[in-house]
Amino acid sequence: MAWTQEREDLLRKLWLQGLSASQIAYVMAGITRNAVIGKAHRMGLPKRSPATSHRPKPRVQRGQPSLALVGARPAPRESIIEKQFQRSLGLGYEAGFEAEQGDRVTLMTLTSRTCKWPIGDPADADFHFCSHDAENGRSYCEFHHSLAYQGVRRRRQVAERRAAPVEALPLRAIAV
DNA sequence: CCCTGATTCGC
DNA sequence: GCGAATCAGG
Repeated sequence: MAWTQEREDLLRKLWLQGLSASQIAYVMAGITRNAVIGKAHRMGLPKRSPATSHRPKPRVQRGQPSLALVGARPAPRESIIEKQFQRSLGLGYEAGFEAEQGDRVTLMTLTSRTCKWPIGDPADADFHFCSHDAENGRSYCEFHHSLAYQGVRRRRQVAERRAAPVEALPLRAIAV
């Protein structure tokens, strides 16, 4: 994928915002972490090697979806809770779990109707289960993003959670 | 092992 | 210029 002016600008912006290379690679879809790092260096973006290990993980306020990246409004709280509740009962779970890479929302494809939950600490995104409704094109969820971002280990955790009895689900699953 | 960024070097 | 492979480190 070619480095267009737009993508260079986005890379610069995200890099300066402090997103990690892998997070940037994920958001920008179609490039690897190495590509991000290599390009960042060639662009002369500030190094972060000494500070990297000390930089705190970007935190997301629980129940405050978002918006640092795009300046949009949060999804309606009620609908999120309802989705989570449905999931806690095992309803509609499969659709979210089976989300594929091709469904990924990126900064380039965000619209006023897509969920804006950002990439962040997985612990915070953990129970953000607003679901994808392909039929009316509404609401996506970082749940998909974090699944792909965290990889196999995370998939395993989710699978285990799915197998857990309803009464064993953590309270915060429906408390946001 | 998980992750991070830095560097090298064949393409 | 690009980025996979590799390195060094928390």
